[in-house]
Amino acid sequence: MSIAKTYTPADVEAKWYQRWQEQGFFKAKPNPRKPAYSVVIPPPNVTGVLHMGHMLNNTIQDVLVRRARMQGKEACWVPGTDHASIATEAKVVALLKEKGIDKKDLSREEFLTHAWDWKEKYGGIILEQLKKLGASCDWDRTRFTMEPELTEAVLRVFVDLYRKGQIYRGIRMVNWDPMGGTALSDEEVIPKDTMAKMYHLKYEVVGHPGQFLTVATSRPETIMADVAVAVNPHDPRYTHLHGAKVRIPLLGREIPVILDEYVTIEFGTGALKVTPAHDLNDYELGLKHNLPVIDILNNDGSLNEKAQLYVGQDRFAARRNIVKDLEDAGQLDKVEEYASVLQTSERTGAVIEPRLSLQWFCKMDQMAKKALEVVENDEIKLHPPKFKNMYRVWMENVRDWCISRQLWWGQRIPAYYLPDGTFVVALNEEEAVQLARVQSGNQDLTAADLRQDEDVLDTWFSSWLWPISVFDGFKDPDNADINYFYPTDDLVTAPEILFFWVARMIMAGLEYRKEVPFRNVYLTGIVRDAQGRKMSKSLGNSPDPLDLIAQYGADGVRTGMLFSSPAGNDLLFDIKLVEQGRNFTNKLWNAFRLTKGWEVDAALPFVNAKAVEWFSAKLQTSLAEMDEHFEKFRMSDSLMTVYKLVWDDFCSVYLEMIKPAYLAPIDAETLRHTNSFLETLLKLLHPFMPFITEEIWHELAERGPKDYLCVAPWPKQQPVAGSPEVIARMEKALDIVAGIRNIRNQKGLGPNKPLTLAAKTDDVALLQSYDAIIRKLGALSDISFVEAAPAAAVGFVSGGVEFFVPLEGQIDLGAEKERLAKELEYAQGFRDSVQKKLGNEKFVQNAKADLVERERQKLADAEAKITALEQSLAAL
RNA sequence: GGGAGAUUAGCUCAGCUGGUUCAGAGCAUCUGCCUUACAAGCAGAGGGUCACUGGUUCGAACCCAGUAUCUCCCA
Repeated sequence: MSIAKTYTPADVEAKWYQRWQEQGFFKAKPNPRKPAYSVVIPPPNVTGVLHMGHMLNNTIQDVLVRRARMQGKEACWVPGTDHASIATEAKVVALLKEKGIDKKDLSREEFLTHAWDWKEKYGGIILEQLKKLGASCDWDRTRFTMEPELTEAVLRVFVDLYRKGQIYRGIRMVNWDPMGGTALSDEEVIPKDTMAKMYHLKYEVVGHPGQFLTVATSRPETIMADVAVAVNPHDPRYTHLHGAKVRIPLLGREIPVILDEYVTIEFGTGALKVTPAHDLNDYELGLKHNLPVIDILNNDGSLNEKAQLYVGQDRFAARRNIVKDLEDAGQLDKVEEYASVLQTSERTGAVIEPRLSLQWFCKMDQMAKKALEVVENDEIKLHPPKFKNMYRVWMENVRDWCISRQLWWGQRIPAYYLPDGTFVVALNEEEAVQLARVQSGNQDLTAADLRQDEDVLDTWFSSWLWPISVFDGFKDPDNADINYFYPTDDLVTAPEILFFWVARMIMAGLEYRKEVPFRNVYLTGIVRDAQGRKMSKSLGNSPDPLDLIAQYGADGVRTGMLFSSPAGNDLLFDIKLVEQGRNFTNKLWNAFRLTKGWEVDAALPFVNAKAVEWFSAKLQTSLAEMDEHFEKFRMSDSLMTVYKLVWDDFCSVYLEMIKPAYLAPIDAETLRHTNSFLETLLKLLHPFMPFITEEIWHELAERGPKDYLCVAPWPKQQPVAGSPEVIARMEKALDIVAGIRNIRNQKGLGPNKPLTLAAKTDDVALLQSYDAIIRKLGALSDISFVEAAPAAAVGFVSGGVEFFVPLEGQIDLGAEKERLAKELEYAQGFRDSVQKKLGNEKFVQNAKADLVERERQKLADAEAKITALEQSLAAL
């Protein structure tokens, strides 16, 4: 035998991946004879490298896609990358900085040239890495959210929504990232719990020198932008100040004291400074009370000349300075610590500045309503369903979507400003000129007179179109691909982008295809380390997926990831899981090694009918179970089912039952069945571990040029009448075997020391039909039937029958008695509880008839067992 | 502050409309084995007042109420 003792994935994986690609198995095209199955990848950042989250996410997608392909569907998995405007731009800026180039010194065009260079050079590495994992994407369909076609789709949608009145320009309070120099959507803001300082500042009451109103604030540097101080009208401490004015410390500007129930009496001093330009709540308060807005901040977070003081200083420097100056002026009453939530930028980590600015917005209310409906009525199913609640709450409270970003890397907003300050929205410059001429009435306007908006669109404004745009559904709305593959079937993604992305894809789908973009959304958890910490570069607790694959094999890593990841639950990643996966591949490899080594002797009779009959039944049961788990998107349960089928039922039981003695041949019939079983198992395993299964598939038999496991048909359920009985009977036989093995263990007998078994039973038939199996697995030389317990024997009870293993000179009478007594006590307790249940009239009346019947049967069994035990005990 | 979900073996989780042998799996643990497919293995074993307190019911891990703890979402 020349087959290696351990499975070595490295040799095998590259080979099969290449062959699959050569054969074009991953390619999909509309095929009216087959049902379509499609999945679009959540496009990873073009700058990204594979991390554990991708591993989980893409393994799940590949399992779904491979199974669908085997089920005979036209399986299409569209790969691609996202231009990720902020993340990529930040990366490019940092890179240029390393080279000593400052973004400020570059023109937009120059910067974009650098960015594209960088993208061409390093972008899309992640897709190559996915191939190592075995991802069966249709690589010919690889898309990029900023490629010309997809950009065109984005512009078309922008123009269309603008013309429908769904997009508008407006001044709004936005989340400003001073480091990135851009506005962020609410979803890009990460709240962080921190300890902050609350400063109590004394505002002098106008006309009452020496009388102060103390205001608590965490942002003293914004007092120059104050336009009022608000108190609660019911606050008795301040009734004397109703209608009064106070003076801003240091600055001396007078501002009114206003009354509003919004102010919490208990919080701080009960007096709130109102700074509409720099706080969302203050802004709304300002609108309500018709207050002016004074914006004292620059884009980079420094103070502007409107502040009058500290001009040019960064907000945090200004804070330090003003605190000192206030203290010197005697207007700082006290400083206290309090726990607050700091809003930070997801991309740059900078502290967010609530800021008023002119931005583009997309109206959400109508689209959100429709998008909620299709999830409420299960047209789109979320897995697990608990996310439905979250989704509803979000969709009912959604605010308009700020879609402009002050960046260069991205799709530039197609708005063109005329010299008179008005603007037109158009697909391209040419169209813009025409529109501008009409709008201005000036036929001489040229492109040179127009100035395009400097901002780009939010990345999600391109990825929300992904399920449509990857099939060119905007350019050519009636093309064969989109008609066939849209709506897609399943979307696998992380819950944290349920709103950013999933909800918006649903909106776009309904708006532009009048149809949902997918049927099922499978939400994966977050991959954490064994201690439950999020994996991060700074903690250094994230293994490199490619190292893992190199060390344990892609199949091992894939199964390892799936062993403990129910939908929506976080995955506590432990290297032990991957080891378990690797061990499983090795187990399968060795099962194959064993069967491959057998020689056939055609003259031998078929002696393993019982084993074959049992494993066939077992296979059917497990297949049904797997299919059911798959329907419910319970991938790990499905894997566990086949894991146990292979390891426990096939290897530990079936192969042991049929295994010929060393170097002895096997009969042809048994081998035929065994190979057929193995083939079926390979099919069931293939979606989870594609490489090793394909390898064994080809080792097992000569295969035709197109005969690959990758495209082999998924087994069909073929229930056989009587299977449950077959399985139940074998379980009884195996329980007897376990009893014998237990005695071997207890008595320290080797696994092969021949023993005999005596059974005290009337039902000789069952035992006789499994005689050969029990003998073999129990390593028995004989099975006999007795009326009473043999003199020197250890006993055990299985299925209500007493068995004895005669063991001369090794019997501890006391221990045996104790064991029997214990068993008896247990049986009596059980009988009593059943009797009690049956003695309850109401139970007998109310419970279903078959249930009562079962209870009666239990009682009878228990009584028989008690009698047997009592006799044995007496005999000792 | 508002809302949602959770709490079952050492760990990660199953447990469908309350009722098959006083609760299941995988991993981990313990004991014994290098038994010519596999020590990345084999055989066997132990381990749980189903968070707590009440209630409904003939019967509750499951339904209801309250309490505690945790997680997430929103403010």
